[in-house]
Amino acid sequence: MPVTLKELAARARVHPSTISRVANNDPSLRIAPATRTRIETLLRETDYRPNGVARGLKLRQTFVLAVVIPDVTNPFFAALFRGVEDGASSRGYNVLLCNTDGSPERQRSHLLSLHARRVDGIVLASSYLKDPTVRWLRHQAIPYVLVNRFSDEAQDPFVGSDDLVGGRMATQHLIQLGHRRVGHLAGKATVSTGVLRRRGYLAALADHGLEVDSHLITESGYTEEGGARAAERLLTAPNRPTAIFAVTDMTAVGAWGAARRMGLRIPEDVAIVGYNDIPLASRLVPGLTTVHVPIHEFGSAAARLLLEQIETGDAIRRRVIFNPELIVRGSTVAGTDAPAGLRPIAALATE
Amino acid sequence: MPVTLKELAARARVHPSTISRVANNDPSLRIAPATRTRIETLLRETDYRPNGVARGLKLRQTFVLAVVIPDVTNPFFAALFRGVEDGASSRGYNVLLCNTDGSPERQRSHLLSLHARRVDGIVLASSYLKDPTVRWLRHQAIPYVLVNRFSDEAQDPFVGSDDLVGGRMATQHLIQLGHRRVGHLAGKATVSTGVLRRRGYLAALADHGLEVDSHLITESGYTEEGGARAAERLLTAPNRPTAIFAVTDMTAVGAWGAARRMGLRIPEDVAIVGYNDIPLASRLVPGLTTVHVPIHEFGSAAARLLLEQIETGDAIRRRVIFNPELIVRGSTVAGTDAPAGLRPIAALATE
DNA sequence: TTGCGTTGAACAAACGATTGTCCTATCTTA
DNA sequence: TAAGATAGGACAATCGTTTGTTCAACGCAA
Repeated sequence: MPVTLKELAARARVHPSTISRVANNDPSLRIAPATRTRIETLLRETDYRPNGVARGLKLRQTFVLAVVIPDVTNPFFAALFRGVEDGASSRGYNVLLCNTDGSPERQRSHLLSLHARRVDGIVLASSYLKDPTVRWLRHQAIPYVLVNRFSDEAQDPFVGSDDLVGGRMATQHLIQLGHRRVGHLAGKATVSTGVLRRRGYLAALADHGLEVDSHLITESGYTEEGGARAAERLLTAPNRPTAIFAVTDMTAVGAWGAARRMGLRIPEDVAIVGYNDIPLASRLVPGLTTVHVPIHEFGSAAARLLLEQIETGDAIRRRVIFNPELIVRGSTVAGTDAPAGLRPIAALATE
Repeated sequence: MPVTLKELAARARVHPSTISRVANNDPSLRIAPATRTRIETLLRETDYRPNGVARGLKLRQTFVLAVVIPDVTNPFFAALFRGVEDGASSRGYNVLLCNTDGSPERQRSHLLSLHARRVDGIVLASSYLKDPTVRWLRHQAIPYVLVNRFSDEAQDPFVGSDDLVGGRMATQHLIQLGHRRVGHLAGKATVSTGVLRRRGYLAALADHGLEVDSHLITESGYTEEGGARAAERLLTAPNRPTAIFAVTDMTAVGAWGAARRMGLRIPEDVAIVGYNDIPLASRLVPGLTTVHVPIHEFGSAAARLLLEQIETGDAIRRRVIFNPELIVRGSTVAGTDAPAGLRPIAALATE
């Protein structure tokens, strides 16, 4: 068992509170230099560290944050988590990671658990539109930030990108390349990113006077497999699209695989655009054209927003919106991939 | 502020301990049925949940585990984490995630912090050989499990695979394909996986009466970039290898990229074998031949070992060793990749 | 009516730390 | 020398639960 204040007090023949004050360098403490050094050496010898649980109870602060995401196995969320941890660990916080696998039920039970644990703040990246769990969260006295997806327009502290602009940008790129039949692998109608990116897609069509063909839009969900199936539906249809805008990179990767399996050349037979710019996007051959968003910054910005709320003690409704940016690669324009010698290498991947 | 026992006690006109006993369904409690239902409805109405921090202090158990890894952005560790969480969350545990970026200093400070927080157990997947932090850990009264890498032979609870056998298997495969000059991108001499896989490589050479050429072995570390640089060194040398065994898949991916940039065909000009079988390995074209280990099971087995120690209350020195398995793909044998229509699709990747 | 067994809860002591307040020597100053 | 100031810590309450022990009131039998 680790040493406690009481034990140290007994050994130093002083009151526990004195030890605590020395350990915490309490400026209000007046103490004889001799006593101080005696206590300090004792602290050092025993390698004393205050019990974080007791400390958390007394201070009403646990120095623990939590990140709730669908699945850390998805590179997008892994990078997001790193952003949060990098922003928080230097300030003495540890971070819990909760995977929901997209289940509202699991999300709910995780949040209840985190609340009971009195974590100091929650980063929620798995929320749905009009999410009841988010509503519940608003009434709890616990700082939180929604990331990437929001639940109700402009209600909650939020970090993300402008998905409408991004979706428009991606679609416009395809249209400007001459494509007239542009398909869309749509996200769910219950998720903000799905709705907005689809709206961006429609806006781009309208911008260029193209008619909406509902057969060109199909829901793919957010999984690679969903993307593959949806792409197969689109590409085997009578009047198939010559280009596809997928709601996320993972979905695009699914489409990418489906196209290859069907013997279609990318980008000659079908062009593909994704969203998020995960590392995998640049590793495919041809590279995946995609809408870049600063994933790591999503996380660190969320951490900042959380810490600000924790430190000031009141809820901040600020929204941080990053501008999405189109990255053109070989999946839409042949020969665009960086020349061999200069091909960027994803950095820092240990073991 | 969430409701406390004391407040509920005031409202129900009973003692806090009575509320606690009702909430916890204490069998030793004798109580009038009327009082019980009165309290139960109160609990339901207020949605009472005991303060986890106070509970942790009293029970000396926090129901928090921690996973310490180099970098969750690496698919290997992301999958490992999922294994741990899947094994632990159903039992009421939450899991902290700590990234060390391979820095012993960060690892040490994370462990000190986790110890102060009184987490119930630690999964450590970033340890070094003769790691001082692991030595420290042995003297603390906190359950821990080393995963994938060990620190000192057979000293600690451990989950991993037989890296010597795996390394031998990978190298033997190349030799049996007819390669006589087989290079090795070696891990660090300070990490067990690095040492053992290299030893496996040497053993396979010896098995087949091949001489060791020290120019064919070069340290790559565990990053993709390290793998690329190391592969370039090997492949530009006068008497270059016709095959390469890389210590991990990420390293192999680096080599894979380097070979492509140099205009070498895989596997005709250079064959490549990796280790771990991360999802990316099967997504490359050609697919990466690799040594499969059950990453997710590493995590869930580690969680089981931890929970067992926590529940029984004493340290278990058990070691769980999985058998590695060779997965042959196109990076060593042309045409081995699954036929188009049957190509497996990595499942479940949300957003 | 006295005594005893039950019932139904109340009491109180932890778990370790933090922090505002109080107390007792020792010193200073008039 | 008496009074006030100051230095150096001790005291004690508190954070919210859990749990072994105690206790009052009631019912029942002798």
